[in-house]
Amino acid sequence: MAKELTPRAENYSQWYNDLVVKADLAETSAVRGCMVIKPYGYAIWEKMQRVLDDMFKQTGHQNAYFPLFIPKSFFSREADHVKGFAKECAIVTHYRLKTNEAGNAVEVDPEAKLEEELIVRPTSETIIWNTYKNWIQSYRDLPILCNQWANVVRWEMRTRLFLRTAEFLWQEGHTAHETREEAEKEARTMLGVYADFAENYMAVPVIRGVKTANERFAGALDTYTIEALMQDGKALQSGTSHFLGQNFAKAFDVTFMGRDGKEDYVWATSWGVSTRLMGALIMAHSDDNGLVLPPKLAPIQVVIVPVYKNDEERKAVCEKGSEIANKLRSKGISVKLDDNDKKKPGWKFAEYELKGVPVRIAIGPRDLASGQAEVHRRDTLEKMQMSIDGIEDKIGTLLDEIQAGIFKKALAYRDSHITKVDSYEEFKKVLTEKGGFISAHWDGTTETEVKIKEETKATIRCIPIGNEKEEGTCIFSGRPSHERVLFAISY
RNA sequence: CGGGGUGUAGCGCAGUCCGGUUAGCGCAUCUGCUUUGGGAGCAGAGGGUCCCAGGUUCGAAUCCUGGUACCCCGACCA
Repeated sequence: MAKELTPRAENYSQWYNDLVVKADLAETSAVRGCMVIKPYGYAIWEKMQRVLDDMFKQTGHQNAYFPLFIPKSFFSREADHVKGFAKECAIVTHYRLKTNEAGNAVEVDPEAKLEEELIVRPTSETIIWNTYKNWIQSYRDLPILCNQWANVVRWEMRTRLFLRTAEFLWQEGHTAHETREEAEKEARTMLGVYADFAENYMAVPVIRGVKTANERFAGALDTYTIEALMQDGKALQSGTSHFLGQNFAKAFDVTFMGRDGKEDYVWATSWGVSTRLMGALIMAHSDDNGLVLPPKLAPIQVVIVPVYKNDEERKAVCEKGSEIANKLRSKGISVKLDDNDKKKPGWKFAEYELKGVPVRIAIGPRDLASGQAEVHRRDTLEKMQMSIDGIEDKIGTLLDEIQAGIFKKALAYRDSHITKVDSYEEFKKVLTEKGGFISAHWDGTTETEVKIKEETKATIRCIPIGNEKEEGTCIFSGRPSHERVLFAISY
């Protein structure tokens, strides 16, 4: 595996790719731009799903499912929405194949052309709002708070495992509200849920903010975002929550009879996180030895590696290992006892480090004699002796410490990579030499934003929520500005 | 769609410039013995339409023409 995980290393993307493949998370598939998520990677995604789903339920949401195909005509109802997605859609035009005349291949049956093409959903606003129209008549039908777990397709030019694939898994929440205030509150609440999840489960610190008009979701009035920083100094948009105003209600004619007896359009939000979070998880914490997983999301939290010289020792050590495993399981810790005789301990040590297992317990004849075990933590690579008696409580505490530790480490890195600059020269210098977020004054125009992007590839990641007001001048145009915004090169 | 690169054993590669016996190396696999507290050692074995098609040649992995697949860097984007 490629060594040297140095921030902003030239080969960082290669390194990332190798890591994803070697840690057995995913691989590219035969289908252009698509990804196979392997069992180990999927186990992590499942854990994420379970936690998020629970959070959604606790905030009053229900799961539902809407069709994969969207009639082309639905898609074009909201003008900005079409513009945003038109360039990356997969389109179904036929519904049947036939064998060719030679009988050695199949071809599309020209007779089976669809009257109206179907778009493979790149996101489901349109089909959902078409459905909501039938669900909503009066204020008594509101709010509707639905989420769906689904796959979507966006025909990207260049793809990258987890970070950008042609098809990806995600959840998308779509809510309908009586008032503007309620919808705006919903959008912010869900941003809070995402931030909570990123920080407290993934151990990835994020900045909550609002997107500029230029970076907004196609069809939204406001897009809220959580932005994370990867170890190579690039930002990753990790989750978004959109206040859609009445745009989709108007496009799909979704009105309701209000408390005041007047008819009005429904207010909407949508919000989503995807398998891209896997990319964030991998890039935020990994080191030269491989993955580092936060205990709360690790499929295996503790691995027990027996060490022995002969069958007799093997039996005794494995028995002890199994006893420890059961103690840990009684505390709700997920444990794997690796008694595979075909691999040597050293091999296993390296293997589980590569896979990011937070805690490893090595147990051999020495430990049986002393009543101790060697405990190794993945995040700091420290080894310690721990008495087997009561080990389940100490490991439980250790897992909490690791969870907190990797967050703290990522936070320290992130905080040391937010740089305030006051000139365009300084801006460019920090961007190329240090990376990370750059806090700078901006005149608020799309024109300036686009020019900066063209010249430096940096984009405005967000205007942080609760941003301090500060008078200054735009680093690019010199015009007055009332607050700083965060720029970065992003994935 | 532009610019670059690579297709040789299950995987990773050398060999290609400058054509020449039987195409080689590492990892993995199999067998045996010794090993087992940081990716074991020794000995032996198996495994190849050298991406495809055509051409040049006494002779092609190597040269020429065309095709094809994948990777990287851009444009597009969660």
